[in-house]
Amino acid sequence: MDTTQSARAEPRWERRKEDRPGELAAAALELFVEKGFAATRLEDVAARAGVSKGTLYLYFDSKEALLKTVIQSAVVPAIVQGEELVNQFQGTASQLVREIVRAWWRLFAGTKLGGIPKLMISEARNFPELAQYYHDNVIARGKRLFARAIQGGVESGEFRPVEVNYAVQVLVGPLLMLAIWEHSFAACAPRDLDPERYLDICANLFLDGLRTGTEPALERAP
Amino acid sequence: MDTTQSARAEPRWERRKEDRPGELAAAALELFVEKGFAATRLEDVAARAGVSKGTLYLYFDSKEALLKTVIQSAVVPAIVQGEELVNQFQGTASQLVREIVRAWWRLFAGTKLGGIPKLMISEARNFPELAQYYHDNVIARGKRLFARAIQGGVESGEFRPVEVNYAVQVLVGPLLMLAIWEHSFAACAPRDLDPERYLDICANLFLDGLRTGTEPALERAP
Amino acid sequence: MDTTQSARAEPRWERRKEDRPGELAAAALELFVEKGFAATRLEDVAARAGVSKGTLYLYFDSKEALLKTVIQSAVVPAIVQGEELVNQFQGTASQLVREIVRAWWRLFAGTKLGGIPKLMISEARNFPELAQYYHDNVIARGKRLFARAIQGGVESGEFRPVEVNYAVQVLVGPLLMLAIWEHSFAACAPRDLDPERYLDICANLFLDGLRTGTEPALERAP
Amino acid sequence: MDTTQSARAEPRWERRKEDRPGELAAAALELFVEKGFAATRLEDVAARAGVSKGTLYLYFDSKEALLKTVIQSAVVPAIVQGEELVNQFQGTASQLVREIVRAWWRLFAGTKLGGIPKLMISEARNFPELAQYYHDNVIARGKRLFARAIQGGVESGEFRPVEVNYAVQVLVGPLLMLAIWEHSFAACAPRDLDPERYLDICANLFLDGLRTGTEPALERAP
DNA sequence: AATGAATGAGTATTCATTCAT
DNA sequence: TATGAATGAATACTCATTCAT
Repeated sequence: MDTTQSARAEPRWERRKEDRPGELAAAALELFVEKGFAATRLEDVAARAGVSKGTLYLYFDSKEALLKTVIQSAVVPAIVQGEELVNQFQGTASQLVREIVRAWWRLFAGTKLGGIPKLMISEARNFPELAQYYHDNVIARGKRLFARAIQGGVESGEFRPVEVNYAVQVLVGPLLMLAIWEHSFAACAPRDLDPERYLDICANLFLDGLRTGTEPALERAP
Repeated sequence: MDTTQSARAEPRWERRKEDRPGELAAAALELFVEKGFAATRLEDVAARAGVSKGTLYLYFDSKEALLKTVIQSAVVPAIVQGEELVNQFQGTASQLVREIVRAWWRLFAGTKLGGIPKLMISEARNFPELAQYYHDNVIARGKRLFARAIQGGVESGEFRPVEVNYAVQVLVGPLLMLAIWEHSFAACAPRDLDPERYLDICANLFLDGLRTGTEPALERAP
Repeated sequence: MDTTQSARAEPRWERRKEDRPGELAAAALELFVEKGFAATRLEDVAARAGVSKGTLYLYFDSKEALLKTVIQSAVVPAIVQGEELVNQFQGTASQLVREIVRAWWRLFAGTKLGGIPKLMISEARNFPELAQYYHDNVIARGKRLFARAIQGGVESGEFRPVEVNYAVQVLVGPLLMLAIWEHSFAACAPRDLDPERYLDICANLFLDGLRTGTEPALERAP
Repeated sequence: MDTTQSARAEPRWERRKEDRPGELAAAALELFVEKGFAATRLEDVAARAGVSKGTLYLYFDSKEALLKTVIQSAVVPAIVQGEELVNQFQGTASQLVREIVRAWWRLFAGTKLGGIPKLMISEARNFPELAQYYHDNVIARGKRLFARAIQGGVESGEFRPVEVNYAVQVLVGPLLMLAIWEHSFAACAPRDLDPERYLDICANLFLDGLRTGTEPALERAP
């Protein structure tokens, strides 16, 4: 009988309702990154997720709650993966630094989460609580990964002694700027750098600067 | 006699045709940096400049025009100063790199213009024309300054051969992140770095990485 | 019991997707006619239609779009009816002229559309496109109806030869002034004319002036 | 000495300051007619009169006072002239009717006052007091002129008996519509009538309809 | 659960009016 | 007198949020 058939007209692999919150969060992230929080209309978020405006409110209490959820749920799994990777790593400090850089791209900046740094930078002062959360759970933990690697290298004699906090920042800056660029000026300026190559060069130059057997450049002349 | 004084009770307003635009632009810049363009209320801009809402429209056609003016008028003078400094510089490539880094802070990032990178990053995709302008007149020109210094060092044998575009980016990334940080997370995270010291370290590590007489680190092992 | 009643306290609003546009357009027409376009507040339009300000924007893009819709949707049906009436008419030219005059009142000027001439006259120069539309689709077509009737009378010998364009204008002028008066000075001046009677007299005097068997009055004496 | 000359550099026929109110009123009239009261900006009025915004307030208390002055000062002189003309007239009733029609054009509708009917129609309901004034001092008096002429013709046997109030309206309607048209649709529709010729035809058709020796057309057939 | 019509507080913008110069 | 900078109330329009369906 075709009764059956018409009842089953919809394909088996239809979007499951359980994914709604995830789909909404994904749409919201995209738009928040692109336009910023204030300039994003919830109607557009809903439309991009293929639902109606009201449906958003079945899953999120408010626009601000949506932002918080988007950030909090997206970001911790990535950092956890990074931490596991470092914990399990066997190898030299240089290798570890390279590994973290690559993982940062593979697991975070090169994925759909890549816009989060731009988003958080833009909105940090408007949502101090969220900024605090992000700082404590992402930034601080992320820096700690790099710091451990560098510290290890210094202790093993692979790197010359450096102030680790500063060094981390010097390494992380170019990485973050890559992620930020992709979600800001990339649209209007033809990219002249290849990301993977750029990441290698970041790591190389940085490691060259740290290598033992070289004397540090003379600091500021009087 | 205070008759005179009370007769001269302070006027309801003053005519300040000359100063108003600058005051308004300064107030707007602060708030745009702090809250972002969309989340900034013109009424707040006016209030911070000590005038009424309507006064804004005597000097700027619209909120968007205000943004454009703020960016365009603030930023070119700084870059021009930077270019002059480089043109007149006498010294080694390393010294020049250090000089540009310091000037970047002194003339730009360390002043009230320091929030502009954050602002432009946040709004680039919402105002592509302005982003293009900023890219062509600030970013590209700024990078060119660094590129000339590095290229000079390579040619004189002071630095080992590098891909200049990439190297510039590696140097500039940590600088920009400093400026961005000041206007985003600095409020919620106790700063653990001293800017001047940080800038020196950036330059040093970078220059150490470029020095001749060292072999570059092995690129990614298989 | 009133439990039921209080449980069913009237809802904060009703969904009336079908009817809203018409109700809003009707309210807008009334107010545009009464106060003119610029002096009409959309909030008042909404209030008169019993909805909130925002609801207007669910159905109309802007105040100007509302005006256009109001005019365009109201006016063409009326003119079409008039055209059908003329096409189907059987009788003398005089009878047809009388019939058109009466229909003009019955279908247009005597209804809620009666304020449109005043409104269009007031706003024609502010909305040239709309004025063009109105001219082409209402004024020109309306005049053509009268022109055909008069031309027919001339050709059949019922009327003496006249310049039809001028004659139409002479007939139409007093009619329009009636409609305009009702929506301008009527409020402040006690009406001393009965509309139906006035229309008859318009037609009679006009037809008397056109009758054959009389010589035209001498044109301007030197 | 050329001191004298340069002191007297300005031409003798320079605009006299005593005319300021008149110049402002003239500019206001033009703009009120063109755009309507609400849509006219006082800044534009001032600009058209060649003065600054503030100067307006030296001569008029408010925008509304400007409107009142414009109407009241412009219109009474014209009607007075019309009344004198009628009082002094020697001739037949038909001649008088023609004379009034021509005078109406010459002294009023064909001058810069020609836009006043449109303006008053548009604003009558927004300014009931002014409308009352206009009605009593212009409309009523103007109609009385025509009424006296027609009444005279009836009494002398030159016209057949008619209801004078209605007849006046029938004559005046086409005239007013001419004036109104010039300030509304004329811009968007190529004029197909010559004003002077049109006025003659108005008078002729009207007088033909009133002539004695003809029987009135049968009123509405059953 | 889902929808989208309806709401109303909020914001950019305009402009009549005031007043320091 | 004359100016035009400054004001602030008014209004078109937007959009997060609610709720009848």
